[in-house]
Amino acid sequence: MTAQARGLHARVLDSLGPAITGGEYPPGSVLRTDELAQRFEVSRSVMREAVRVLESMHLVASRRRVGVTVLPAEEWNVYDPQVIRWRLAGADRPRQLRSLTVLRSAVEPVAAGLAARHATAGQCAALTEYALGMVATSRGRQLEAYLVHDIAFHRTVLNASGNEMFARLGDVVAEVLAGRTHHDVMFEDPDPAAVTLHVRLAEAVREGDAAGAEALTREIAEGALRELDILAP
Amino acid sequence: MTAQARGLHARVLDSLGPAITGGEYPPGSVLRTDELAQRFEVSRSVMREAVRVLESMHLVASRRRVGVTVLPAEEWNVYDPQVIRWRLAGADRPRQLRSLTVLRSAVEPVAAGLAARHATAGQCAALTEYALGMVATSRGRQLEAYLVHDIAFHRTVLNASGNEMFARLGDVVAEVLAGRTHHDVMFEDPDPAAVTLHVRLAEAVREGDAAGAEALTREIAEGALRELDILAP
DNA sequence: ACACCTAAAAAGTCAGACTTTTATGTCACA
DNA sequence: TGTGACATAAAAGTCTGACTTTTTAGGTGT
Repeated sequence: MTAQARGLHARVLDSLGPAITGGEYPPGSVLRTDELAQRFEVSRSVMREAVRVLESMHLVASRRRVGVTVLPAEEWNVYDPQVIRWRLAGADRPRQLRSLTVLRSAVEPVAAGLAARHATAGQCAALTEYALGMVATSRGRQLEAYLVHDIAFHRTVLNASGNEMFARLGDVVAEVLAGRTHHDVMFEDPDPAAVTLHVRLAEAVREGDAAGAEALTREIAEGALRELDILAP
Repeated sequence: MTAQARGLHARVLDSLGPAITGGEYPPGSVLRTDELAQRFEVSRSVMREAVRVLESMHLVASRRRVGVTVLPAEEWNVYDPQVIRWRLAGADRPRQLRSLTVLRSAVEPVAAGLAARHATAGQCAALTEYALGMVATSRGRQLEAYLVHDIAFHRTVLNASGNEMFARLGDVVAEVLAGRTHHDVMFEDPDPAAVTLHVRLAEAVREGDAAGAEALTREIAEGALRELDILAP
């Protein structure tokens, strides 16, 4: 799954990135490039490239005569897919999953409304197909197969919105859905009501019913929030 | 304004980044590190660091024996503040401003609803202050002063939501508001209706009226969309 | 107590040599 | 004519060492 040989600097990042986002180095901690290079057994050049990447993510700031300072979490580029992955892999995964789900609940309804206006015939067909796939795999503990269709469905809606900012959240949504299936409470089959909502959403988009699509997505989102006890009952 | 001496690699990025996001190198274009280093008159080490950063933004991909390939726009990390700034400075600024405004219209209402539940007393006071500041500067062509309050207002709402993903959109909103004032049609004083909505929003948040805050923000967002002719009248 | 000056620490820069991967072209053989 | 193995070279990747620049901390002198 994870490519092994995509460069030394990337391997350093795989180790150092999660350590920082995981709070192993509290904000204000000072690292020195040379020391890090020794620790990871790479040359200074490689370590410098890794630090540059961390710097571009606003995880650290590098200053002369001081060193590489870890920045507080409020500074981090939390929309960077890499940072999201690191954080989801770390200890505060639950909190991260919550904030991302709230983001979804804001974005996806509007995206669905736009999709109803802009979706191509091909996208509509794809949506119907994925929705039917969800129906077919919604019973009998086929969670993995269900997840594939669920991800494809939501990704298609975001792409069909025609807004690139929405489209680029496809990966985030995929991570959230996968996280929910794999790590959180999901011992049982998906909620049949949610499955029905997806089928109806596919219909609404196909028929160009923007208001309906938005409302249905809002219902789906509320279900997701309720699962995480974010929404009051 | 723009720091001049924050490293050679940063200066290279200031030049190369906008060139790429501006479409000067179409997707698939191949650059060579050595050639770039010569062109910008820096050492290979410095150029390599710059390329690493571009790579982490998914603007380019570096492959052995091939070179540094410019990736298609769908791959770009469009949530990276740096990338956003580069694109807003470039030719497709209008398109960018539209997609960001649509994003705002999705996120801010939900953020405002959360802010009504979670805002601290200090944040409520700040909101009221900024809203009054907007009122005071809404007439007589004081656009710059108005903008400052407008930005502070929206940033405070996003922060008060208590969701870090929302909070981190403060910079984006600031860019959009500034862009609207500075480059787009804004010869006249702000819409009085919009100003009133902000005052009422501050009240709603203070009173913990989540539904009201959300609805008011939706109205504000609709105004912004209409300004860009995104919303049907 | 304050201003100024010096020294050192760490990042930043550069140049050159070497290694590794891999696209491509070539040549023999079927 | 096609195909597969092999050689070649191009470009990124890595390492090392020397040097420069900035900036902090500490000392010195009035």
